[in-house]
Amino acid sequence: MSERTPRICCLDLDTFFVSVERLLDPSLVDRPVIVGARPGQRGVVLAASYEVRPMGVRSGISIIEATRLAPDAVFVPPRMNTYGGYAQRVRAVLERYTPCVQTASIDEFYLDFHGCDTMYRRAHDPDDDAALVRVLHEIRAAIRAEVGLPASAGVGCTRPVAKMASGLAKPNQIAAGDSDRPWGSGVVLVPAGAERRWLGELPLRRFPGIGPAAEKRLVDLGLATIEDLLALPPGRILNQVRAVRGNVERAFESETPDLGRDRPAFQEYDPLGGTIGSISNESTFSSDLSDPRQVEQRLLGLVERVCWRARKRCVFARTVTLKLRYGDFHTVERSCTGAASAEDTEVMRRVRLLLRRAWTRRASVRLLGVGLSNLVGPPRQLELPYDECQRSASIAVDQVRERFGFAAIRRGRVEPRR
DNA sequence: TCTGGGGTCCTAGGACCC
DNA sequence: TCTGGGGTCCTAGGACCC
Repeated sequence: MSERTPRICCLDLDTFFVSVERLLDPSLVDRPVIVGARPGQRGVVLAASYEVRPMGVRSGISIIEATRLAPDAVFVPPRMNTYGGYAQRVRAVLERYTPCVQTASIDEFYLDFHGCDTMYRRAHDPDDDAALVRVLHEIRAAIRAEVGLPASAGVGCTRPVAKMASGLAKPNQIAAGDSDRPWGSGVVLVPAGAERRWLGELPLRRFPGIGPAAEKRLVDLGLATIEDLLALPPGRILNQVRAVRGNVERAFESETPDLGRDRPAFQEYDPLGGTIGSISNESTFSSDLSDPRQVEQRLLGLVERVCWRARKRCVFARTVTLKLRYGDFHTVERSCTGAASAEDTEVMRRVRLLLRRAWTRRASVRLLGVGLSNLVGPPRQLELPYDECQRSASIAVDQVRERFGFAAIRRGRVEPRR
């Protein structure tokens, strides 16, 4: 008998940025709210309240489009430095219910309830699945009461199923399938073995990992739903769909969820904040740049920022990447690998070399980005690739920023043109 | 005035070594 | 001189996620 039991939970916060803005400014409650760039600026919608969704406003569309679709909405600029604190408070609530909590993004957490059945079982619960659903409603209520935020939860045997279920648990779900399914109720648990029946009718795009490109390939083959993909006769399974079909099969039918793709992430989770793979900053300009001195100046600002972030986390980058997007959206990246560094002058030196390889077209620049990857711990004293003067200067700068913030002290700029 | 910013993961090809 | 294969590292680009 297999141990296939729905005990993986995906909990996410409903319209997270909008909900936090409403906590900070209660006059926004019940009004149509769009968090993102200001109208007229270059930028996109980061979060849209349920009031504007029926008008076609979704995260990702341009602000220009959003203003056209919902001219009466309140446009709120994002406060990115504020949201993280709320997510941490939510996490603290979750950790009271299971030690196995993974932060997947700023508004999304995975919880593992394997082994918790006896703890949560109550006399009046019909079965252990029902007990878990009850506990998740308690968790939502606790988050609402203590942090002030609405949340939804999905449960399944695997992470992709849990994620799809949490989407179906959200408010305003269009009723689909049997009426006895708990769509929109705040918590959806997909029973073991019911995956295909409950989720098969969903459009392909709802499966995590199927994005615009994969969707197009599948639609071109005449497929529309997840069931269509699973029902493909063996002879029709082409190479281009084999991988994604395998992902769906594993998510729906995996007999060994404990050894599946979803488990290692929990085990690897580091309570001290996890490992970081890369640090990057990029910026789209209000108008495209063509003056090389301006480009250099912007790059210096980005280098300062990423290096500061790296030093704060005590990591040093072996690989530096420059990203450049032209006005026509053509984008190139150039990278180089060498001795580990997080020193502004050294990283900027490499970025200048990369710029020569990247900026080859005689065209203006829409976006610049600087990334650090291949991160390692502090270099040994003998291996220091930069001179002591630069290093002590950085330490002094970082101390000032520790007290007064990043913008309190900046590097001298390329002399502005008269 | 269509198309942000922060990430992760995968692939494919070339260099280089054994 | 030719023929291989495996492994690792690096680079560039693409897909995807929120």
